[in-house]
Amino acid sequence: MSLDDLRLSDFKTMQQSVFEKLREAILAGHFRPGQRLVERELAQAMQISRTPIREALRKLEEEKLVTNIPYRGVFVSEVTAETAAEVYQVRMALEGLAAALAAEKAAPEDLALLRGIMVDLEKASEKGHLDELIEGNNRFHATIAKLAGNQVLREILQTLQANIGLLRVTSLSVPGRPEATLEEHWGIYEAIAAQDVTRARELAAEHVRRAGEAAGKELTKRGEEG
Amino acid sequence: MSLDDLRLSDFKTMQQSVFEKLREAILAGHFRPGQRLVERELAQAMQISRTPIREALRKLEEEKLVTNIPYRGVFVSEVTAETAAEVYQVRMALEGLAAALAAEKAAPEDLALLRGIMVDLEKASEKGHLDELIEGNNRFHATIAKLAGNQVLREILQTLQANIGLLRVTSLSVPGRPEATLEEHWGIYEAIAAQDVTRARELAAEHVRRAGEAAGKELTKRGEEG
DNA sequence: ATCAGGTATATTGTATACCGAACATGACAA
DNA sequence: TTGTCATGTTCGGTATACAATATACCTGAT
Repeated sequence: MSLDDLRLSDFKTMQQSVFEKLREAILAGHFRPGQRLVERELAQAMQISRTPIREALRKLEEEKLVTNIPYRGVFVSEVTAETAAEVYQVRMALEGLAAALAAEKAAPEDLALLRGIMVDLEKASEKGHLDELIEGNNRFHATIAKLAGNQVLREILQTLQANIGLLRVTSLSVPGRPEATLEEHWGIYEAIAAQDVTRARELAAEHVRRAGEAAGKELTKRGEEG
Repeated sequence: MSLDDLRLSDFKTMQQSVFEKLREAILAGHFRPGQRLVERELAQAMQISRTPIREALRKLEEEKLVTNIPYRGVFVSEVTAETAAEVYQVRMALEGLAAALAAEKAAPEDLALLRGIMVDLEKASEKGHLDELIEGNNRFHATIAKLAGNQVLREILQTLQANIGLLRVTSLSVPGRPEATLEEHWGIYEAIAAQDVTRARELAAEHVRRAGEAAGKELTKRGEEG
């Protein structure tokens, strides 16, 4: 072990806390896409000055969770259907890569972890709890990304996930999609467990493709309604 | 022509200019990895206040071009060999995707553009100009990313390119690598021109894999020397 | 009623001054 | 070598002010 490994480095600055709080709030849907975020209001609400607020907003801007228009303000980003499609296209490649890498390194305890998530997902599916389904779904993918052991890949996937999260549209709302998702997840799990790299990649990519298709359907539907 | 087309919308705020200037300076190697960037010095050098400097630094931080350590300062990021390997792994998947998409949409004028870049590259190769080789190389990949027609993909590739650019190590320094690169590029070009999606993907991925291998070799070599 | 033009107001972008906290450094002692 | 202390530097954050810009409203002319 190298000495560099015990460096502790970071604790929390205001700016970091604000960044995380806002990020969380946006992703939780507490702020809606298109909504304006006024610096003074945020500052007053958090009982701090404008400076750390602005710095946090700049970081969110770089992450594309908000959009800044000079002298007008920052707004929660509005993701278009086109962008969503692009994100799914990229995710196909990257989730495929993640699953392939996970299959390569699959350790027994990792598999147990993944299996545990799947069990939870099945329960949620039986009960029909959409929130739990979404949560479990995210955990499944996040876990694979983690098992892949590639930090760069993991962070990119997180960012992409956050971006489509802005849509507040889930493919799981499409009839039959929760069941199909379960099945596809099991397939990916099996491939990883069998250390079948190629199949893991293919199944993961195909899974994302279908999810994207369903999300697209749901999107256009909401577009017609609302 | 619609009136909307002459909307100017964005002009430059200080913060944006600073962001771009710093980014450019870092990537050009004007600041070295590990070098500290002192807010006051930058502010004085640019004849502005600390405020826009700090905001620009936060954006660079989010892009991982600099690293901030609370109460110590921001430093130009130092990319490790491990991170570089991770980046190449992700790039394999994404350059593959980009080439595949480019192959799908290949229009005659796009092919002419790519071919033009290749011609320049051959000239640079004959003359042995390393700088031009690097420049042309980047242009080749950037063009394919553009032809892919996926903005999300394009931006991610740009960021990844910037990150390994921090290494200031080029695979093209490895003996025989410039020639091999030319050959691989031609292969990718031919596949795109033939609209052979699968082959374009495979060749592009393989090309990145080899470049990464070469870069890794060059990295460890420099590690032993310096 | 419509629209050009002006005006008032709000918000952002930037500058400045200031403070405490954390860190770096070097001297010094044990 | 280790620990302690004093000192200076820089950062993180606050407060305030002001310029630039956007927005909404109002007015009067047509």
